[in-house]
Amino acid sequence: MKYGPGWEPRAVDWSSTRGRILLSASVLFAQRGYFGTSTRDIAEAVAIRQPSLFHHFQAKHEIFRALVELDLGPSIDRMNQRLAEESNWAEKLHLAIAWDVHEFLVQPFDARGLYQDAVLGLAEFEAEREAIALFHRQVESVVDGGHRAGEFVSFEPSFVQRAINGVLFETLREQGGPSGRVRRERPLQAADFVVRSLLVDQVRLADVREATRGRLGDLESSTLA
Amino acid sequence: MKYGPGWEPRAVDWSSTRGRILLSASVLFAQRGYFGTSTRDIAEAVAIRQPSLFHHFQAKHEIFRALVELDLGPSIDRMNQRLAEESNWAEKLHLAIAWDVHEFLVQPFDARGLYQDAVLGLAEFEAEREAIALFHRQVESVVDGGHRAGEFVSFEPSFVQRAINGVLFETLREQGGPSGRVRRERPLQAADFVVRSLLVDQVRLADVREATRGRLGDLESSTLA
DNA sequence: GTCTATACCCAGATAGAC
DNA sequence: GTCTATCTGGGTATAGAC
Repeated sequence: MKYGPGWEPRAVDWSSTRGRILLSASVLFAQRGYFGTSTRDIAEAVAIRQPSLFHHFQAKHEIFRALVELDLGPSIDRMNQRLAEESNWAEKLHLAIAWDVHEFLVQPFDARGLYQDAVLGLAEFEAEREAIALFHRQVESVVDGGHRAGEFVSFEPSFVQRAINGVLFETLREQGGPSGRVRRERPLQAADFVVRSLLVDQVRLADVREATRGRLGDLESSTLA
Repeated sequence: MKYGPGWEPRAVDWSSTRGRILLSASVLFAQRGYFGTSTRDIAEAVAIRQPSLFHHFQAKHEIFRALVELDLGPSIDRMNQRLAEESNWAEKLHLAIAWDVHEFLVQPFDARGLYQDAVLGLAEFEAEREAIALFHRQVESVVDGGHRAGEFVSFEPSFVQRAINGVLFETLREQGGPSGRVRRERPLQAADFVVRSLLVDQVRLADVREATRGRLGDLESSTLA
């Protein structure tokens, strides 16, 4: 099964024609939407002729599918790591949110056009809908775990999962895309906003934030090394 | 200026052809998106021929525009009332969120397809983009007011406005449309989630919620009368 | 792997009869 | 106010040469 434990999309050479198609398409999907972007638009952005696209992807929807995999796969994988590692629930949730926002800010493509109900509702995207549902269940299980452990107040988990989704999406939507001005505080702010609302004892937020800051800091230094 | 103080869209007779076009279009826009919905689809849903649509609306985008007005106009108007009336900032924000969610749940059309960047980015929707920006400024001013008054913690107001937007959208997106099963708790839950995150003194949340519950309760009884 | 040429379909909108 | 007929443009995708 796709998007199973340990699964990762294969690496992309962003300078290859295939990689440049994915990059350009992601930007256009984010600006004008999937339906608002024609294969001619994508081809023009890559400076090839429109039929040449079909040498690299069997159909327009395969481009979209590849982008969803690249964005969602690692996110699901990270959440599996959060669920498996030893930490309290507030730390798991805080780090998961902050890391997702962080990853979005540093990845080369623009994921803002990928999660539209009207697009994902198409028959050919059933696998992607299921993957999204899986991610939602992961989030819900963290919220539920935190509640059972007495760390979180008793909001309805399915509602909280929605709210987290909303905060995540809007935080991402704000960005001008990967080329835009990066707001380095956003990962922690988004995580703070959600976790502060959930925590029974809000004094804990400062410690939880420091734990996340440490983990994300390690990440940045290892990437630079 | 459109969407100014006291402005309201004119009432719609939902049984007229024009009203039925708006209703059907809203449902289709929500399911398949603006670009994924053809004028033929809308006409079929209303059981008229496609060219007949153009007797009621000059163009496809005028249908969309009318729906945005119907959804956004009253929302902006309510926020002006919140800003003008005497109450503390937490009550203003809590009531505004709860009322918006409530209104969405009871209005006859489906507003979920209306706030898509790819659609609103079209040249013909400049007025709608400005109205949305106005609404965002209203929300931000409440957040900022609450912070200056010492009611809210010091999150960056522009970020909080985004987060609120996200929670609102996702709460609405969850619903199966006006025909779907209504979740009566959602208005208070959405408002609670946001205000709990912002409040310096979270003990106040219970009182704030009761104030909102009273105001929304009055609303329902007056509608039924 | 990229090209030209083109098939085929469906979109939004208009003309003009009834 | 609704209809039939039709215009015009643009969409995805394929065939086959280079």
